[in-house]
Amino acid sequence: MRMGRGVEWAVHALLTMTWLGDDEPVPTAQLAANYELPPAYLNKQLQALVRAGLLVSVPGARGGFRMARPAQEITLMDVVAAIEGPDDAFQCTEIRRRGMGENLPAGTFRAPCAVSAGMQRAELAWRRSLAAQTIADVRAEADARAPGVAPMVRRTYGRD
Amino acid sequence: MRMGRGVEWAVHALLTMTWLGDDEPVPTAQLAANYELPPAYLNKQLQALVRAGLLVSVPGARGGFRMARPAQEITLMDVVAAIEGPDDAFQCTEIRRRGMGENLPAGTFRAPCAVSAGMQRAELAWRRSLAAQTIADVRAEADARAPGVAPMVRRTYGRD
DNA sequence: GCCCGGTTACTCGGATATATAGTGTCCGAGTCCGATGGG
DNA sequence: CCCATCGGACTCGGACACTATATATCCGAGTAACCGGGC
Repeated sequence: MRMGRGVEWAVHALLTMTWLGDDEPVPTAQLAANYELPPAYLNKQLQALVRAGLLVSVPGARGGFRMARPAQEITLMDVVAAIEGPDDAFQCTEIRRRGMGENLPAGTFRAPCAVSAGMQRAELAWRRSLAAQTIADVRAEADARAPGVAPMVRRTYGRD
Repeated sequence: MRMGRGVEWAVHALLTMTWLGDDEPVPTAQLAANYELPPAYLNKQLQALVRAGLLVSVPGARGGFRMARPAQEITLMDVVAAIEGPDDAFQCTEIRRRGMGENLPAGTFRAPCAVSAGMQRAELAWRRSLAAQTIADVRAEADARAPGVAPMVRRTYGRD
């Protein structure tokens, strides 16, 4: 039950774009260099964000990635779903109906498995919490905790 | 972000023990046969439950596994933690402080990373939901959805 | 000075290897049950 | 008939392969910027 690192990278990439403020595209190479990450692999993760409609890719020289919509309209749930895929973590294989033969009347297991239901309730709580937090919220919290990052980022990326 | 199947197997195994009612140990082979699961691998998962203190193993002939405490004192959180381990799904690698040099004043990143905080909030909601559901709850829900399973299980396991 | 075409360098994008964790299997150590022989 | 002893079979337990996923890399296609020449 370990989440891929791509999620962390993706959120930080989105945060950086928010700090930059403008709509000029950011190349993967620059993000990877500043965060000390493997460039090609980071590129792969950002491609996933493009497929999910969170980023727009700009090809050619001075190209890169740009946010597809404002930060307050992108939730952590969107990012996780884009990177990790839409499947639930817990997957019910209906093992409950195996083994005990045909002795129970037909339709006994029509209702969903109680185990699966319990797990899905927990995952729903997780998803709700993720969906309630936007990138803008995360940025606000980060700014409150570590002030003065935004101008530094703009300088690091040569925007001023 | 896929959860191992061992969790599903473990919960169903605990459910079966609850249905059996008595404290006689259940051998892995019987559980595996009835659920059509690989016996040795199921045994491995049950061993994890023993290490976590949820089950007690009884060696020797007529041995097997027995619940270490009543079903209402075992939560889904306990089972997940026993199988999947105690680590958080999202692991912060503190990539925020890399790359932007030593230009920021020391102590800027003393507070925890905002990205990590957001993810942890979501995971906490997940854990709370899992901890709020006991095996007894799951059994009650399963009984309500598919009545008449308990006696059938007792018969299948030769307890009557 | 302005416009146009060719060249160049830079970017994304997907196909291809490697590392790691999950899945599955095997064999040995220990324990209890039952049969067996004696009292 | 009752009890001690021996043998056997069954169980868990951890060490050993195999497979799927995540991680990392490489190279090609495409595009925009830049430079040079012509008008």
